[in-house]
Amino acid sequence: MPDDKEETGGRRAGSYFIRDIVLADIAAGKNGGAVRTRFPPEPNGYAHIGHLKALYVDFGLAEEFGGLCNLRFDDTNPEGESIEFAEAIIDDIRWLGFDWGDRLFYASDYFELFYEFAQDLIRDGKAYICDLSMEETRKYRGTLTEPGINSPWRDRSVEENLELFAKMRAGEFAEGERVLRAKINMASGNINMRDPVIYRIRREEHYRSGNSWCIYPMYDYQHPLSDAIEGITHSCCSLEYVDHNELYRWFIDNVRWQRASLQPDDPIIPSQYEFSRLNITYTLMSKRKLKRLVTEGYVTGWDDPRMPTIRGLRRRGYTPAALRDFVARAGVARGPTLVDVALLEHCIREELNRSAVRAMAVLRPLKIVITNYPAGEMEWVSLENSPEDPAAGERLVPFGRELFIEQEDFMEVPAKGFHRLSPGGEIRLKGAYIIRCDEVRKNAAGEITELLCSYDPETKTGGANAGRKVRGTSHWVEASHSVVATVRLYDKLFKVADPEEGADEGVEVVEHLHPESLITLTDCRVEPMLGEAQGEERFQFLRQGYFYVDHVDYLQGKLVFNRIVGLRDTWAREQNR
RNA sequence: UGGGGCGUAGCCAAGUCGGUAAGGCACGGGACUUUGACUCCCGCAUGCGUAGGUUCGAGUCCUGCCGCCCCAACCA
Repeated sequence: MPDDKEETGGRRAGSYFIRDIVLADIAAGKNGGAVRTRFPPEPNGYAHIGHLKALYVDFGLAEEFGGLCNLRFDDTNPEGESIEFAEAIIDDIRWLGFDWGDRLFYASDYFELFYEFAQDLIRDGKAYICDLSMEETRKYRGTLTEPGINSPWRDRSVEENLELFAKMRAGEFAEGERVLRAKINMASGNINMRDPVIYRIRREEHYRSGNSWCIYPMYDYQHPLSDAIEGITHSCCSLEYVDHNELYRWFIDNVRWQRASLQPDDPIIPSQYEFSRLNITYTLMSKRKLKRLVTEGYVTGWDDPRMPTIRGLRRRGYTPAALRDFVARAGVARGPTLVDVALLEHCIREELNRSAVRAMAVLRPLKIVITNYPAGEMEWVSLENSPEDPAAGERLVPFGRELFIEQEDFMEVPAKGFHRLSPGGEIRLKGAYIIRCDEVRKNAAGEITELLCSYDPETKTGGANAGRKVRGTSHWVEASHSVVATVRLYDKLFKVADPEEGADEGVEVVEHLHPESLITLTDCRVEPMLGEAQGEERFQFLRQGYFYVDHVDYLQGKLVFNRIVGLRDTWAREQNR
């Protein structure tokens, strides 16, 4: 058992109630002390950050306790499922770093078994073919406060049920004409127990089984049995399935699935545990609503760096480690959660502060001329690649007479508390010299075109007067060696913490879109080293934030830096107060 | 007029047999700083939805209220 978790108040960080249950089960020798979990996505869409919590729980428990976690596609409804989605999900989970070995399963591979189990249920008098229409079924089901009443078809003979079920499979009935139902209790307070449908007729091609089936098992029936077949000990899912737990147990207890178990003589008895889903401020989790953003062009695709999809986060520049760290820190519990997106941002900053190479990039260039620097001369100054990691070494950066600094690092009339350049004022250019602004040049429109400055040769970093203090330090890029680059500044996709706010009153999520969630700057000037950047590399642009070389654009021969997240900025925060 | 789940700081979240409220994020203050970053220090619930009760002692036990979420697909 790993012991690398931090001790906090006598408990390990990363501890949560399901983990405690697993711990207790192992101690009690339940299911032979085995830990087997499964991650069961339906291949009808892309994985998003909400799925990460289940991934963390399912794979995390298996990893921690020396167990196994299967990847199983819950593909028992042909509508909307596709191999493309399955492959995308596989790709995303793999990128996140989870490993299911050779245990990639599909519930659709168990169709024949499910069918046989259902025949057993019929023989045992625990399931029947019901001829009620969908509307009639709804009426018979009762309401939240009134019990349901038995279907008139509830007491068909075993023989008739078997025959009808065979005909259903053979395609002799139309969609909706008949269903197979479990015979449980129409008066149960739990509506899931009121003779739930377990097979329906669906004449749609399945992406894996093609047209070999026209009847498909329902989730409530299929899921516990898939778990049983695979010997899953702890079947974890989100809170909306709490009410299904009773049904889950019913199928485990009433279906004769043991013969299909991995260990028929000593079968593992699966149990379901529920935890609350992950919600994040300023983040939309609804698959349906995210789809609208894509199809109506509000974002560029499922991998738009503003999307909460795994591929979106990946293209934004998030790392698997930061994402996993985030879910672990957000915790696993049963209360409704709305985690502050600031926690996610903290996680990626923390990792990248440790690992990212620093670089200088001027996003909105303002030209300056060092009038007392000899024309035609150049020098190369040394800059550390990372103050957090001396082993990352240093690099040489060109310095000369003409440079670019950030427009916002100059104020003609400095605001109170402004630490950077203003007429007559001084700043240090990071790793180089202290300069003073002598003159502001403007065009006919009164716009600042360039600054004439002078430098103090004695103040070079490492030089005689390097210790001289000035109010501020700025990043800069030498003009003639600078590389023109495109930078995408991403911000929150929505301007309200809850994108679904007002949905009940008919407010559309698109009304909450943040108008400046993307600002593209095409005339940035970056230091030479960044011109050689490779796809998927991450850098800290000094004083700006963390940036990722967009791998999609890179493969198309374009160098684009996506801002993953800005640096903390207490100056900006004070300004906004 | 049912069943189920949940209420601990702005946001997550620990709280074992009742023993006197962990931690993280955010926020505020300070130190340091050739990144207004990072790091470090300090602060941040006499209070655990609420009202009672039991007890020497209650977030933990009991009772009554209040609030939020989920369930009436032949979706998962």
